[in-house]
Amino acid sequence: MTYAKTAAFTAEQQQLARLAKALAHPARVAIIQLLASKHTCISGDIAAELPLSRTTVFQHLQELKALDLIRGEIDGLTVCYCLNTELLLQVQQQFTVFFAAATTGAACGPNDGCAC
Amino acid sequence: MTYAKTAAFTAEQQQLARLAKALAHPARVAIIQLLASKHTCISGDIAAELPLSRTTVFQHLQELKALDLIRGEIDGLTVCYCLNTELLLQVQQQFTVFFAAATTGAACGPNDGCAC
DNA sequence: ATAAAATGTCGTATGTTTACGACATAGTTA
DNA sequence: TAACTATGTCGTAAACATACGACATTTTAT
Repeated sequence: MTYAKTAAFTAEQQQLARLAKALAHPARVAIIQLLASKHTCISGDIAAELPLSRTTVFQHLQELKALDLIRGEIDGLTVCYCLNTELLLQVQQQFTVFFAAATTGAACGPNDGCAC
Repeated sequence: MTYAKTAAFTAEQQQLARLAKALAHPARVAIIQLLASKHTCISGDIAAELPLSRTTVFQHLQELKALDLIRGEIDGLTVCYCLNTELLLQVQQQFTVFFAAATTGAACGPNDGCAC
């Protein structure tokens, strides 16, 4: 029982953490950028453009896929991985809301009896 | 050598991943929200409001502090943890840029020879 | 049918994160 | 000074993430 006491946090906190985790590795950031830069993508090509083995890239792709951030449609012998743009917009919205709340109202000043 | 082949990615990808990682645990999201909701905060109080031990909360605080997202000023016997609002605004900006790039230009259509 | 190519799965080694109790340190007050 | 309180540090166990080679599967072409 020494891990993931996530149950005690709010659903929003858990979801934001989950989404942030998806972006918490440079390879996954790179994959999303790569998919955004092209209109169509193949798994093999992705591995070719990253400094990682095909297996590892596949693993990262699966993680993004598990959150539905990307989708892979089988097209004969190859697979077309695409961004889920609608979901990405929703995720962007969630981050926006979080940062908006985090950056307003904070700034503890000298009249708070606080040193910073 | 079986970890963190980060060196091969761009500085932007690495930094975004690093920042995303900071938000990749509900406890850290909760800490930031808590600090934003109050104007002044004490480490002990934070642990009291989270379903985690004081040690574990302290560990999460250290992680946020390592990225300078929060700051802790010693004030006598207690410590005042505060958000680094300026940095948070910069981080927000980085996420905004990333999502803007990710959500535009993608959407591989039927004329791309792609099934999705 | 068979070979080649593309993608997916498994096993596994190693590094990292999370969580917490126990102890150490420092500042406050009686 | 001595007890008390608030933080910080250490060690450690267990879960999770990362990376990759080797093998399996599936699809296309010959």
